[in-house]
Amino acid sequence: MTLKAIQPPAPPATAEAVDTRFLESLVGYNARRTALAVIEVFMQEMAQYDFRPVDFSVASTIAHNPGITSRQLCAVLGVLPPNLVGLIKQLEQRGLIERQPHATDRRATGLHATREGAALIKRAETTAQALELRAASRLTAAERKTLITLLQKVYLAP
Amino acid sequence: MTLKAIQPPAPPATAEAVDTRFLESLVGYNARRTALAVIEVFMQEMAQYDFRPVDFSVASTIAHNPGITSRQLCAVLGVLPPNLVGLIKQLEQRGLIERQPHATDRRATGLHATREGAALIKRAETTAQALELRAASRLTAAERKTLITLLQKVYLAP
DNA sequence: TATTGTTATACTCTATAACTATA
DNA sequence: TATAGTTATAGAGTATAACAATA
Repeated sequence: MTLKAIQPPAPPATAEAVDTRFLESLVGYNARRTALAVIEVFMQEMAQYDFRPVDFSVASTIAHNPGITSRQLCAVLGVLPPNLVGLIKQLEQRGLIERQPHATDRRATGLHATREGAALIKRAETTAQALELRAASRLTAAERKTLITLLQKVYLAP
Repeated sequence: MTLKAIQPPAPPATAEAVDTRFLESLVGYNARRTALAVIEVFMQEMAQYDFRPVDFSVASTIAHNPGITSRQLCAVLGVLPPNLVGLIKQLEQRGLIERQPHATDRRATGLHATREGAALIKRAETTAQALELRAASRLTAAERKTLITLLQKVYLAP
């Protein structure tokens, strides 16, 4: 069977007039576009701390949860264990975090922010919050709150 | 200078009680988590059509914009030209789209869905819409509309 | 000179298998 | 037997450089 195109004399889509209404009706498409847009700004700002998004989320979570294990970090951040090893190693080499023997489980290691790490993470978090307001500058504070609530309704477990 | 951890006798964070409140206050973090959650379901459902998310968005956009060029697709979907080549090639080999000489620019190629392609894409779109309602099942119709509006406010250019 | 489509290639991110030491 | 952490490696996704044909 030959596969003929439907519209031989098709209306040429000009660069400005591409119809993307269908994709824009999907939550997933819009969430992805938003994430990419926000994360792009985030990456630029976090570069001053030598943090990529994943480094920041790991470091921040350690700072807020002293003694957390690698396994817990993996579970909560959705990172696979082999991919976390290098991240932890780098943060440790930079002197931002420290490993300490786990209290009850000698297989595990408790992760802690150093004094210097905690200070840097605190500054990065302040930058992230300022940046957040800029990235979502087209939203009112109430809209921003609504947006986050709705997003969490979608991805948080039933 | 030695870098000492802040809390030697730190409260051990248990798996269930990891504090992620800071990350959850950021739009980017929540948008990313949502996108990943929705796209995971999307991938599973689209596998029956042999579509990954990017294949679906390319095919659907071609179907809705007969005669669109590769360059236009790249611009609107955020795909780099070298990475689009293989996608187009596969869709063409599957008989879902067809290349036709561009009306006015002999460098360019107009992309068109074939009759078979249009039918498959139509079915995939119907599946996507059904899936959409399931993925965002914790949202009312009004909330879903609000969510999409707010997301677009964030990522659409000023 | 600039743009479309293309090839080749590098880099990053993510995923899988398997090992060790402890539980 | 199962789990925490690790190594090595494979695969997918994304990025840059450079080219021929055409504008």
